Amino acid sequence: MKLEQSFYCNTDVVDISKKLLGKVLATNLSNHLTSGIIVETEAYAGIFDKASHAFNNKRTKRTEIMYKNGGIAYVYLCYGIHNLFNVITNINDIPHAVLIRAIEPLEGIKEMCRRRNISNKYHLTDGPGKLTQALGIDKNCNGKSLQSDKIWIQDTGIKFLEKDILSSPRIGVDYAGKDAKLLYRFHVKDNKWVSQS
DNA sequence: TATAAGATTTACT
DNA sequence: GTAAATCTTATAT
Repeated sequence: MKLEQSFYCNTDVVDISKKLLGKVLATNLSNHLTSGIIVETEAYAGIFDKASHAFNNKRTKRTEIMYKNGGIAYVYLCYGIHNLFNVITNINDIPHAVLIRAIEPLEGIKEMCRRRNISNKYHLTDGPGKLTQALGIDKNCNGKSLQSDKIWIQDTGIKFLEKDILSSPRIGVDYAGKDAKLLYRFHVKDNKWVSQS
């Protein structure tokens, strides 16, 4: 069951970030189906969030994607090496996004290891740059609809208990001043696939 | 046109 | 624990 368009148009990006835990992110690229359970997310709350690319209503060629209607992928290159995958939420002109930071491998593990160039699945997808590499996500996916048959998110009925969902400050956004202290990171307690950093 | 910095990962000391 | 890798984007001259 793919998540419906209406799921992404929720106006509360923090709420969506929590609800995405336990959902399954899947890609079908270059004839290989790969997927994993989302276990770590971060919310980026638009123009009032200094850590967001869209802070202060900034519109550039890169951030234009974030202003579109919810339910599409926002992929961008970080540190010149890593593709980071975001889900755009909310309606037109409101640039909310959820960064997927970690997943637990589910299908296509062999292919994911090959893409990551490692032989065992240890640390296969426990970080935002790692999971995009494992799933084959690159900037070709930027702007793609999550209703497409190349990349999507589905509900397989997995539910984490409220008490097993922890919130904490976001990672790697120290430059954002007081906004760096917001509890906008959500992850599953005691799950070994949550990022280490 | 040029320069600086980054929502990270990996290898090395 | 520290540092290098590496390139796009944004902002400046």
